[in-house]
Amino acid sequence: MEPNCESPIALDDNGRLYNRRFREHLLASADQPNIPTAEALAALRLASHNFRITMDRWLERHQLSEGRMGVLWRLRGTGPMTLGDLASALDVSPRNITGLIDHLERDGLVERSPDADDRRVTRARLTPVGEARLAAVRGEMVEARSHMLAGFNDEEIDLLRHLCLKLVQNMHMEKEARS
Amino acid sequence: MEPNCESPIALDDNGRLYNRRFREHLLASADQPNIPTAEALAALRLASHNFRITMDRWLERHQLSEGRMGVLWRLRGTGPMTLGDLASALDVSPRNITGLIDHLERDGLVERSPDADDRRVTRARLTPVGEARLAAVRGEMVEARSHMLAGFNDEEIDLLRHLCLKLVQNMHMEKEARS
DNA sequence: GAATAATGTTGAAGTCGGTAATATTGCAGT
DNA sequence: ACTGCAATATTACCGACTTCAACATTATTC
Repeated sequence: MEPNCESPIALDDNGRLYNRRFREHLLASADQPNIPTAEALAALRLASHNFRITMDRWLERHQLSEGRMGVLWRLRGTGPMTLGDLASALDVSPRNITGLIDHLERDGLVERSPDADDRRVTRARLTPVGEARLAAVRGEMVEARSHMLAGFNDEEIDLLRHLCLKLVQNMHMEKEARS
Repeated sequence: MEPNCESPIALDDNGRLYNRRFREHLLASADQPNIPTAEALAALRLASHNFRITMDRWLERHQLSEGRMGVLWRLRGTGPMTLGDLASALDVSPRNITGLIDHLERDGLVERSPDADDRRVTRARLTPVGEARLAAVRGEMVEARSHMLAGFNDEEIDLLRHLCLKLVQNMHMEKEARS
């Protein structure tokens, strides 16, 4: 629960941040040519982990979670959807969509309604309460975003987006190659 | 379970990747000056989510999980530790450390041993089996890393590390400010 | 010596992820 | 029309992680 105080992050000769202890650890080890990739992915792991923690803590103050927020965002962007489409859009199993919609419906943020054409499917749509909750969250998010990207210049913000999306593309390719 | 095919990632005028649908959505909305930060954090969110999925799928093929892997890494880097120190280093509650060490000890990867000086504390250390498991994982990790960073040049790899660590610093500051 | 704090463990509960089985419904072939 | 198959959503069950509250044991402090 205590802050992670043992991460010696410092600037290297190129004006870029690095983890001093991790780099020393790698230099003392075997495969030298892979050091930059090891450092980059360790940093990505750390950032991803911390990002998830802060997002979760931030969302739970609105009685939300990452999965439920994903559902709300998707419903807001796309409009009412069938549960199956939601599952494939969010890349989770149908079982989990049932649970997430159960929870959201219990909280009054989402409504289920049967489909007129195909009586197997059930559609989910935002309720006015859900839209209001989403609007409140989006209002606070502007401030949270600026805090998280404090000290980033325009170039760095664009590069962060670019590199993240490049990673996403690679991970998609790997997933398809493995299937 | 299906691949997330509705993410229209393309190159913009600056040769950087962006999500076309998301940008159009933002352009049609209100606060124009915050578009770059919104895009960057949406990309980070996506990358973080996919990274976690990929890591989990990869680790479970070694009968590991993110939390257990964190314990093993930490024990390997720092040597035998008390459970309390492990909890604060990994930023989880003592209850979770008990569970993680229970699981790892059941699998024979970690051993508990009482502390000689303070009989309240118990230390955890890697067993030879645990070190072997870790070595096997590290061997495969070299290949997985190169796949995930395929197409990244040296500059991009360094920038990815830099930006991730900068994000980590910001999130640490925000956490301390909130406490 | 007694009160207090620290350390680790336990149990209960909740969230989120997966698989497998099932009922219902649509669809295609005969 | 009937049969067989696929799709959809739900249920039940399990596993991992998290928190909270309570507890026993041990140090520390007054």
